[in-house]
Amino acid sequence: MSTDGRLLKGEQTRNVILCRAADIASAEGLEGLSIGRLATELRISKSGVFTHFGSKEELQLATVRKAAGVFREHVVEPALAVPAGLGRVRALLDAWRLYQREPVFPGGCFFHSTMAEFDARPGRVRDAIAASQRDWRAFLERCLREARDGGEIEASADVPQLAFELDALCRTGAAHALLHDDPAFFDRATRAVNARLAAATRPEGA
Amino acid sequence: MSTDGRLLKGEQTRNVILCRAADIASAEGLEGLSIGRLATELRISKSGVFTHFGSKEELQLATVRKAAGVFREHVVEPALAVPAGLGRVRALLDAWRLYQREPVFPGGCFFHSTMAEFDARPGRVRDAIAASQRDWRAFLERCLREARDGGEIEASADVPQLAFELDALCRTGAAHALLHDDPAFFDRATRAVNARLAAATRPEGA
DNA sequence: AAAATAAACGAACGGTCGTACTTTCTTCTC
DNA sequence: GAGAAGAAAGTACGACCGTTCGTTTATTTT
Repeated sequence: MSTDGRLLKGEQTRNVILCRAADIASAEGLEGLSIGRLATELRISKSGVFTHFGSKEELQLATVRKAAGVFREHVVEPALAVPAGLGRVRALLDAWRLYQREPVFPGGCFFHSTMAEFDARPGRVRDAIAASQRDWRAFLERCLREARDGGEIEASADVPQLAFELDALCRTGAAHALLHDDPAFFDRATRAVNARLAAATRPEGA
Repeated sequence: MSTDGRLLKGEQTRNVILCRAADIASAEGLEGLSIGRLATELRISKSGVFTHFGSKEELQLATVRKAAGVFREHVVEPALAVPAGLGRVRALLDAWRLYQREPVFPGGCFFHSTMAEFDARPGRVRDAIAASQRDWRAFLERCLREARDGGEIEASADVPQLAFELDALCRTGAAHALLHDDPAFFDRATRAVNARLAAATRPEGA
């Protein structure tokens, strides 16, 4: 790392590699990711790519971290720019759906793909993905709790349960939209989320 | 095919191969599936495996069909044994959750894994997976419609929307349970499903 | 039992994979 | 601008991939 803000050449290349890696992995999975392919597409030598990581697993882990950064940037930060409360919850879910639709990753949400891929494959990569997933739901729960503490969501609401449900609906909507190439599933998810939030703001919603 | 009901030797082996293939693919994906590995594990020669399918893509397609059969057997048929109506809906969802929990596939639901894998990968395999997915949701919708027509679910209920939501909740519950190795997610899904069904049986649930 | 057919084998192909080296070129520091 | 440090290239390796082919063994039919 240089003393000022600029990035060293190596850091730049590494970053370029990871951007592409995250793109590929979102569509073809972290196993479909290959060092040779990265090298070819980026016009770098295979060893040039390899040296940055030292092993494929390390490349996969770095890719997961990179993708988590992209996710944070596109979804979490926009929500943090909105005051805590129901508005922030809405902003968060809106940003998430935007991120799913827009080609920020060509293969849909990076984490949806890789989570299914490493579901049943113990190891450091799975642990990293699971941790990201926990962070994400923890943040969603935090936003919901803020809204509840501010009185915008019913006091008796089960926040973790609500977070689970909202997550499930949005996630599945995006996945179906991609698989069937039909954006109507995004609308289904939106409608379900709105209904769920509406119910949580009324006494008998839980 | 023999004239009577018995299976030819070749059909038997083919079936054995596909069983194992579906198991592997549920955990490692349809791309992670390899002919050499199948051969080693089943103590058959590589070419012996290959000849049954002629290409890897054909093997993947056959595996998808096999998995669809297993799914039908474990989830759809038990529900069909129950009289149409809300009871059948419940039976269907129960059978589904049982199928997800029990080691019918070692890597969780075959279709959840492969759907995420082929989301963004056009081709015959994706088409086959998408078709299975459509069949599944069509059946779920049929069961819900039966319940609605029988008056057990509110007449104004939006059946496709309800099917989407139930599917999303169960699917995601199983996925999270597997990823985090925490069966509590099954319970979250169950609770959400029950709440959703309860709401759909009361006038203001939609 | 003989003939016909199906199934499985074994070796080999060209490719790609991840990884390990050494060598060359850039970039930064003094 | 010289020297140190780092980044990238180049080459090679063994392993596995899907696929092809010719041969041999089982099974089925006549």
